Amino acid sequence: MSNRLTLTTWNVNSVRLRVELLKMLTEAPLHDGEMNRGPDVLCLQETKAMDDVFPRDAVLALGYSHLLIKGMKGYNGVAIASRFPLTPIDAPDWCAKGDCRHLAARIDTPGQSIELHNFYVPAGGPVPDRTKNPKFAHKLDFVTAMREWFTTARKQSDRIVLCGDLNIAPGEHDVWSHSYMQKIVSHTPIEVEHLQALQSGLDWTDAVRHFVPSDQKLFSWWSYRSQDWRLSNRGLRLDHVWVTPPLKPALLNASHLIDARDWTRTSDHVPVSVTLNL
DNA sequence: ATGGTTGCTTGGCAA
Repeated sequence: MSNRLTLTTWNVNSVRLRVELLKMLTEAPLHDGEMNRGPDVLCLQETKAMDDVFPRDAVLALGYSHLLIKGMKGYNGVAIASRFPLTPIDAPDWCAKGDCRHLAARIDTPGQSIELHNFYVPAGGPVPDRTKNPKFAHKLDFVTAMREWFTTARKQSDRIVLCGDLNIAPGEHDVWSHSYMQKIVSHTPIEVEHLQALQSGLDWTDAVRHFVPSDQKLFSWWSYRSQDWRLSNRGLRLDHVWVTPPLKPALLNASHLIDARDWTRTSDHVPVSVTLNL
């Protein structure tokens, strides 16, 4: 019991606007039928805050005494908040843009140490054609760079968690309509191929699909542009937690906190949590 | 086919 680690990834779409919701997240039951323990590690994306305006004190007050942040003005931005010690790990400047889309750290849990990578993959713009849309090219190149780095700088036998907003919904039931979404950025075949190449590189296990059958619809994002997100249910599973082979036997549970989509002034993404028995 | 909303900022992107 004492060696359980619960990790939550959440694209907050502005950390400064979600401080109260982070508190709600720490108090929410993350997995059905379990006592609430709250996340031990929080990986945030789209913090949209320079480091000097990041609400450090509020996050520390929630019990996360170890905090790594990497922000820029207006866009992007990632953070890792932890109850266990974090040691920053050097990583590439993906696509040489210096754009605050990735943080990596070693987490020293009471059980053992693991390596954590928190990513915010580019959304890719509206047109799924790399010759017409530089943002789409950037997205594909970013995922390719991830695959190349992990397959050269790391091994399948390393104990690694990769999580974040990968902005790709790979499976047929990771989207509300597989046929409609074929030509829509986030579910086009070339994006899915790129993500699958990344996933097969270190033989990553999708920790959520490890527990939820792949023929069951599961989403982590619903657009703000709908009257009733639950009724229309045009969702996508863009947020992921993956683990390398040594951590696969440690997988204990995984859940999406769908209720968070109804919280007052919430993000368009919901928190995704995975518990490991280390 | 288009528009729908939100956030960072106050005009127009980005998602």
